[in-house]
Amino acid sequence: MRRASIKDVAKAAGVSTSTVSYVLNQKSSESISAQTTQRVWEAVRTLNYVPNLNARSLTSRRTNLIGVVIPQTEPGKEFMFSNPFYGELLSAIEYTARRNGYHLLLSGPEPDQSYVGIARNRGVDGIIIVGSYPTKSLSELHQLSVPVVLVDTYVKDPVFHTIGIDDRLGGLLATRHLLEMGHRRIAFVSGSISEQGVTQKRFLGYMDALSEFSLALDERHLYLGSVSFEFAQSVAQEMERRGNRETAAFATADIMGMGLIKGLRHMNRTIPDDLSVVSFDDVDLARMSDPSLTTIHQDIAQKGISAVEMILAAADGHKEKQESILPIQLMVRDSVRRIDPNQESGAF
Amino acid sequence: MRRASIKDVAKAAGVSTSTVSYVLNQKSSESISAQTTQRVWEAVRTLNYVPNLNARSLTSRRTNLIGVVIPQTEPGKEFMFSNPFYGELLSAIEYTARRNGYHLLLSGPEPDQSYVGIARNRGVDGIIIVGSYPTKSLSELHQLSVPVVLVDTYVKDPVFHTIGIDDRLGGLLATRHLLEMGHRRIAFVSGSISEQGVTQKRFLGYMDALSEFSLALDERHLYLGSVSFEFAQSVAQEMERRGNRETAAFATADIMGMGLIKGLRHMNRTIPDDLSVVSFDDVDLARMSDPSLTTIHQDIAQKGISAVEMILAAADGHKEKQESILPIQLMVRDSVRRIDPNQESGAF
DNA sequence: TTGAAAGCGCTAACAG
DNA sequence: CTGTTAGCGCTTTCAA
Repeated sequence: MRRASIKDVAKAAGVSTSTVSYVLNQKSSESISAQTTQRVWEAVRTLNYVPNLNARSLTSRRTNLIGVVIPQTEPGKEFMFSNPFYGELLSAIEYTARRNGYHLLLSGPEPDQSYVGIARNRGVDGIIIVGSYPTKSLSELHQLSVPVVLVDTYVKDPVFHTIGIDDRLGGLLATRHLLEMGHRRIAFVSGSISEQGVTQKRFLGYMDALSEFSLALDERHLYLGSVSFEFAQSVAQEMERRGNRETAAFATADIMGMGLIKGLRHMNRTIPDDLSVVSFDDVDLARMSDPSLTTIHQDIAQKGISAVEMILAAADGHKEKQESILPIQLMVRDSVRRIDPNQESGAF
Repeated sequence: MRRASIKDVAKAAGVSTSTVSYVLNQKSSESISAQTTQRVWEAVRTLNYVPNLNARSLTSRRTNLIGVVIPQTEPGKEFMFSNPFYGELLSAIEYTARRNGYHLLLSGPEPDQSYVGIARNRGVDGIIIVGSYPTKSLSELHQLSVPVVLVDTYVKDPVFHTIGIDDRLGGLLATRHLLEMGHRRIAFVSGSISEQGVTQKRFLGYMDALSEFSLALDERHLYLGSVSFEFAQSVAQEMERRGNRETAAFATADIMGMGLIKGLRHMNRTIPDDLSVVSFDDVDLARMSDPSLTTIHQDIAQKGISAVEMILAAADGHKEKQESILPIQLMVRDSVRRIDPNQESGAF
């Protein structure tokens, strides 16, 4: 038995399809008699009718679909996210979208980094892009005449809406905290520093803090790789190999902080006694970790909520570029200890 | 400037729309001259044409859309998943779907637990449902004539495809390991035991293991709440309160194992010295945890891959019910220690 | 207050 | 080998 269509409803109610359409969409411009309305709803009920949104979008030119692009955490990895940050963010996006009558079309980036095809194929009403991508693939998005919200990237663009945090400030807060706690040799552990990504800003913040304490950047303290637990774990050995005797580390993601701690533990180091660690994000994990992580807290859920709201606003005709910088704060937990700045000892 | 439609392409190429359609869909039944084909592709390129999948689905009756329903981890929680298990699973689903030309329509369950509306609205080609839901809302899915894959649930149904693991065996392996390591008073820490959920099976496995060692179930060792880090953390105190002097615990999810460990640490207990812990899932976190978790490994990515493959097979006309039970194994890591079964001491 | 009719972008007989 | 035509399910002028 085929799905009931609007025609079936019209027939059952003894009216025309347009009348059914009016009733369904509560068009105030057309006024339908209470009686007719009644009969239509009855038919809808008995036929168990559900409108076909694809057909609707053909005429109405809106799909009530929001495209979401989540990055692969690591270039080589097949799957999108091992970083729970994305799960938390996605949850918030999904929930907010659904509450507003939108559905989510989820996608990882195509191998060629182009999402434009999918978006055009499906005629999404808006796109939320998480993370940073090659400028080229972003510029393709201009072809689409749909609102685009960029989450956590620093591309300069006159039309894309953006939402993020002050990553540089975050880097500053994190590093300053370590400095205030007496640390002077501070490792910077992160994924690679890309032009428009958040890492670069966090790195600038790291340097800002050093400046505040009249310290020069020492490149030997930089440990750059990928944003993954595994890489961070390996950094522990690298720290020993280099012999820089760091007493603290700023890891630019909680999972990296955790990886680092795990790596150190394997070498029989204790946290925070042998090395203090500050990380970034404050995913649920940060609290779960042991010791719980001192980290830069950002409101991940709010990021998702705002992203959706920006799409909605734009869809409602709000044409100006929207920008939002969410607040962050240092969460002091258990992974940092105070030391005497003059002491010469370090874990390595 | 409006998006180019098939008509524009036809005009530009000097052919009819059907010819364009044939070329686009590589219909082997219709043979188009090389020359025409050439001209069509040229027009497609210059006009930057992308077919409208919504319109296509109107006639072709397939949307190349797979609906995915991910549960809210906790009833009260607004957002879907704090358990990274879902992130890992979703990643695999998304990747596999995309490789096969399908896109994902993501949704949490509606407040009324009904997903049927969305699925019908959008005309998805298949649905993947993760976790267990009220039988009632599942039975509504029968109305849809699309393949449904149920992941991790034990509802008996003649048409829904299922994929899962032998949770009972998992419970057995976990608990047996603890018994073999000399433990006798073993806490069972889990979310509530629901009829068709995985927890119940894991619980049965727990009892199976006790039987193997001729031990009776002692209900005082049961700690039931929600599948969350927080609840598990609180169990630590509850264990002390009850004073059962357990020497080990079987937690039915890694995040619970981690929560429990964290809770115990807060009470200055050491893992595994004061309490041995075995958990379940082997999410990335399990390795990241410290001590790393001895846990029941399941291939989360494969679960997602298989789920999508089942949909594809069904869409290709494979009508029989498909069932898949993926292998599991005990991963021995660092959260369990061997004790003398006769010793009377315990953490509490 | 309602209906007829055209059309959204695409596919698929069928005819030539 | 290619075009005509009808129609998928819905919305929306326009006319009655």
